[in-house]
Amino acid sequence: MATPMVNASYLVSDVNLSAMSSPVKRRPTGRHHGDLRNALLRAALELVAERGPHGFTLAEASRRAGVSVAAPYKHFADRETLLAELATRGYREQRDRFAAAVGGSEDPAEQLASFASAYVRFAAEEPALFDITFNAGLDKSRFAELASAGDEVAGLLLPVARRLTPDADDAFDLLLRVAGAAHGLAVFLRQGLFGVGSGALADTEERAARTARAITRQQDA
Amino acid sequence: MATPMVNASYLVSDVNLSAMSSPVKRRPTGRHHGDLRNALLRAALELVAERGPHGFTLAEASRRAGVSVAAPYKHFADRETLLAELATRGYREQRDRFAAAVGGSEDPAEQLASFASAYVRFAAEEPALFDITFNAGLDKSRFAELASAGDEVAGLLLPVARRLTPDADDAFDLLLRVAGAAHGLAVFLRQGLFGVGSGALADTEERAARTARAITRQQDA
DNA sequence: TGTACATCAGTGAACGCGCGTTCACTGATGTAC
DNA sequence: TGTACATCAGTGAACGCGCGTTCACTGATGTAC
Repeated sequence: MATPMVNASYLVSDVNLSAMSSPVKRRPTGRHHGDLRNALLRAALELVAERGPHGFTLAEASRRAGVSVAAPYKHFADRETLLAELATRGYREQRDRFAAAVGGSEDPAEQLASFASAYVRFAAEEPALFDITFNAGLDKSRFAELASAGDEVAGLLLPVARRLTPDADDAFDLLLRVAGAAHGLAVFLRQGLFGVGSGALADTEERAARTARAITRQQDA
Repeated sequence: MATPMVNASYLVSDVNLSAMSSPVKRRPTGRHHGDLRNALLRAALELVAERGPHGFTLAEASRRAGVSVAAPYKHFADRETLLAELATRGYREQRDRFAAAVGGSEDPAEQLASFASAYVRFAAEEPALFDITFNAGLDKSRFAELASAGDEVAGLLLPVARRLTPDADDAFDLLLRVAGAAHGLAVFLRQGLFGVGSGALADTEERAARTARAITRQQDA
């Protein structure tokens, strides 16, 4: 099995997250390691990609980052907190991708089709973030930032659905049906049921978009 | 969270599985426990329902069955073998449910809609079996019976899809799109996104059936 | 019916393992003077 | 520029825990005679 590439722009800079704690001047580079915090996040992402959220351990992430098992506790309160930070970044990545997808059209039906396609692409290109946001079982009441990052994704998409169905409940239902269909197709793609490689990804994006159109068309009728 | 009921007809009798090893007369009841084998399977199912497939441990299942941690090894080669047996039963339960669903109509489009509905119902009523068949990550090459039980499910549904699209690849693709949509809706339902209770289940069954119809209708066009 | 024996389901203790987390520590670095 | 000091990121050892699995064992039961 090929290890997914982790280019991960959301790991290069964490300006948004640390803006409050270091107001103006950049933190000096760490004493020994340089950037252990991000190295741990990267290692965690790798681990989740290989073994799923439950297969992630602080011990193994520390090993991969080349530090002792106690080192992560200088940067994260505990194991869950590190996972929650990745999940938050996952939702933000979704928000950015879905915003771009929705921005490509004026027609709300096509916007939802693009969203469905982007959903599949996100799951395929960032399997670890996908798994963390959906299967990590994090307690959102413990991580306020995580909860609000998730809400932002819904907040971005609901207005699109409401242009097709003004009633808020109906719009939410429509959105969930489109997202649900995309979700299932994404999971099946990742299990290899649609084949492997970039052709399979493109085909499944198209499947998701077509299904989204079929759902919205049915909504009109 | 309410613990799902485990009425579990597939646990009451394992005639099919043990038919070969005990040809005619019933095995005498076990020495100490009576029916530890099934008690362990039931406890495992409970555990998976509460914690997911990765949260299942032989030690905890033993505790719940009231025996020592070594006892399960008289009935199962190892932890994975017990899980694989549950997964096999999960596929057989799916086969039975989907066969019944498909049997209710002559129209292939309606058969697929009924299948989609039954898929959602299965996920809601047997969450543990659903999780084991999809998320346990069992090695099918190690468990031949598991692999063939899974193949039986596909073998039941593919002919239905072929009545809509004779080409085998197209039919497989159509079936996966319907199943994928149902899968996503089922996952969302279980996460509580469609609300809770039997009303939410009935509504989501209807969502899945409608989406299936929308997909097959699009296929015709 | 009675007895000796074979069977084997379940026991209890033990093993090695990897985990999350804590703790006193150390030593490289930034800074105040 | 030089020096003394405070900071704090990372160390290494240790803890208690629960796990999967193994092992010699025991004692209730079924069966052969």
